[in-house]
Amino acid sequence: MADVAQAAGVSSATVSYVISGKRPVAEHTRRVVEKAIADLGFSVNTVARSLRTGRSSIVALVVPDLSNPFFAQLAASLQEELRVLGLHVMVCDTKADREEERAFLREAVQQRFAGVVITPFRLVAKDFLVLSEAGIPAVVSADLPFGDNDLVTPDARAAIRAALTEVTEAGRRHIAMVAGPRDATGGDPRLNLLRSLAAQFGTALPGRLVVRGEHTREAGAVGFERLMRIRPRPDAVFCANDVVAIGAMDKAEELGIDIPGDVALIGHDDASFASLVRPRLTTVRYPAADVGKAAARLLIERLDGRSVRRTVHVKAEFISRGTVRTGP
Amino acid sequence: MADVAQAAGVSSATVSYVISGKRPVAEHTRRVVEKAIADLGFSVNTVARSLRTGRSSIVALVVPDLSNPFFAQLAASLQEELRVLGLHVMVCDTKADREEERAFLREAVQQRFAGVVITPFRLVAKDFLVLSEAGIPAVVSADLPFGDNDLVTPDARAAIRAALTEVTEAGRRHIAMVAGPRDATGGDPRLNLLRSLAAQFGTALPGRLVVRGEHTREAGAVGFERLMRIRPRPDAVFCANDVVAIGAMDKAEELGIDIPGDVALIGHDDASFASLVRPRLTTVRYPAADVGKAAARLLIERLDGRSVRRTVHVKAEFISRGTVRTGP
DNA sequence: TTGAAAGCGCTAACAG
DNA sequence: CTGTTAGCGCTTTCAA
Repeated sequence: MADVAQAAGVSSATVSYVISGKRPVAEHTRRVVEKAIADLGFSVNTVARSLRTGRSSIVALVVPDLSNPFFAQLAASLQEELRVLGLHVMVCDTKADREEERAFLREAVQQRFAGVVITPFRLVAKDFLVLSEAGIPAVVSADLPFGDNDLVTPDARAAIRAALTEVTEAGRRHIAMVAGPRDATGGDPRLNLLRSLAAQFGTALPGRLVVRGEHTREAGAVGFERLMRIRPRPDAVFCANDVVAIGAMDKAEELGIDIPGDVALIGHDDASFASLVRPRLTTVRYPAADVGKAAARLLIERLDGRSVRRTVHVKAEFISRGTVRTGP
Repeated sequence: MADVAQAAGVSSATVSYVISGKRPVAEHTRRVVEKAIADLGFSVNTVARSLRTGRSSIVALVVPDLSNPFFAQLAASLQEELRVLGLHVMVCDTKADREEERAFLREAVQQRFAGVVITPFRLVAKDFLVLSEAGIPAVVSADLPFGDNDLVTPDARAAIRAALTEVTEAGRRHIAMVAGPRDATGGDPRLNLLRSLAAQFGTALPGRLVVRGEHTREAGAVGFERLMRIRPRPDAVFCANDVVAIGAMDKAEELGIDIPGDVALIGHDDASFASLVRPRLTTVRYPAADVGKAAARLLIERLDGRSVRRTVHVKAEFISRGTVRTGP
């Protein structure tokens, strides 16, 4: 920058101002400086800028599983939304490990990130203290509020109700669930929601019909198998997400169990492959792109100085395909 | 850091040295400093460190499509490999747009990134000048060498040969390809490789049997449809990657074309969903996790001072499933 | 409309 | 084994 200033015969302050536009610069001066910048191929050192301003232009996105297309799409969407403001996204895959989650939060403060967008998986509220102490805004994407952070959360009641309606109309009575791990953040709110809604349909969802595991294909297979040993055998299985549901389908095929003939299966998220498997997976769609957009908006507002907590609800939608009743 | 120094009654240099371990510190002093660090909840400001050392701890991973599970997995793998060295990965999705690709390279120099790992899609060699001028090491993941960068590249000859063998044995004679766009970096080397290998099988792959488009599901459908209008109709179709192959399968179903009965279909990469579709997609597997590992190794060596160009070949593997002949 | 200069927090000579 | 100190490249206040 000093080089540019010298070449243009101005002070480095002026160069800084033509770049940032934070103070008017005479037309002529500006042109001279811009020419010098081009001639020298100068580009600002953003780390010096960050040191000076105390804030970088990087936002961390912390997710439990980047190989889940839902999160990949969330990442793509968030990146696209923030890009126009000159903000960058650093994607952090924690593999659902609490220590990794905490490590990334620490990292965010060390790097003086502009903000973090996180889908907590095993974190607890006090793990967020490092962030708030450092004054780094966080927006949480989760089913339940989390500390006093901004929140993007699904509005899934209607969708789950629609799912239960279809399941019930298909004559299913023994509903079960392959839920997330017991120590997951919030204790798997999807289970609680399903349970309370099922009650309205006159169906209980007792603990013995809930099986728990990671959000992986393998865990889905294992969980489904355990469910299939219960008598009377469940005839409808809700899954924590689509990855888990795919695992359940693997196992059903292996066991010679017909879906949806013998057992109805309902996923969650509508990850890209949900419509690829056969039969196509009936699922509760939670639009990753919209979640990314909402998170970006919340974060930007926060960066602009808003100080009150906000929540954005993103509507989930029941997508009826072929795993509850024979369909498309 | 000055605070910690004061609290511990030492100089800030000493604090720096206990953190970095770059110079021995007396056992007692170290303990006192560590206590002060813990008490004050201090954590180093890595942006100041980066400014001072001239290099950040962030590596950019630039890919054309993060929603392609192949790249998502590459990202996860790279992140995992670099993490132990305290390096971080910033994922950049360019959506196959050259301007975006260039923008991210510029960004990498502004942010003084430690390095970049990139799968170029429309970039040309001279776009890399910004990086080399800034002295930022790049490792390229591509089918062909690219400038004088380190390279991770598939060794796919044997796999493609195996594919051609199976296709030929299945009695197919009219091979076609849905290739990438004409302006793609390297002009789609996968096409050239297939073409030269097909010749060894006595099969030509004339231009009229090659259709081009983006690496998307939609383009795969469109390309496949165009291919199906050619007479004599192709009876085996190779696709630029699995996403494209899925699009082809969509269209085949729509058109009532049986796969593999009427047309054999071969994908590329073995993205996670290749084994999910029915029939399961026969494909040329290119292991994303290994690519990530190789790229990490190359980058680390480069950071350690190696100055000669290196290439790592990652073996591709033919995975026979159900889209060439009836199979699993 | 522009310039001078302080200082962000750290690292790494250099000196003791 | 430890301390002093210059300076990385930028932004921004204060002064002109």
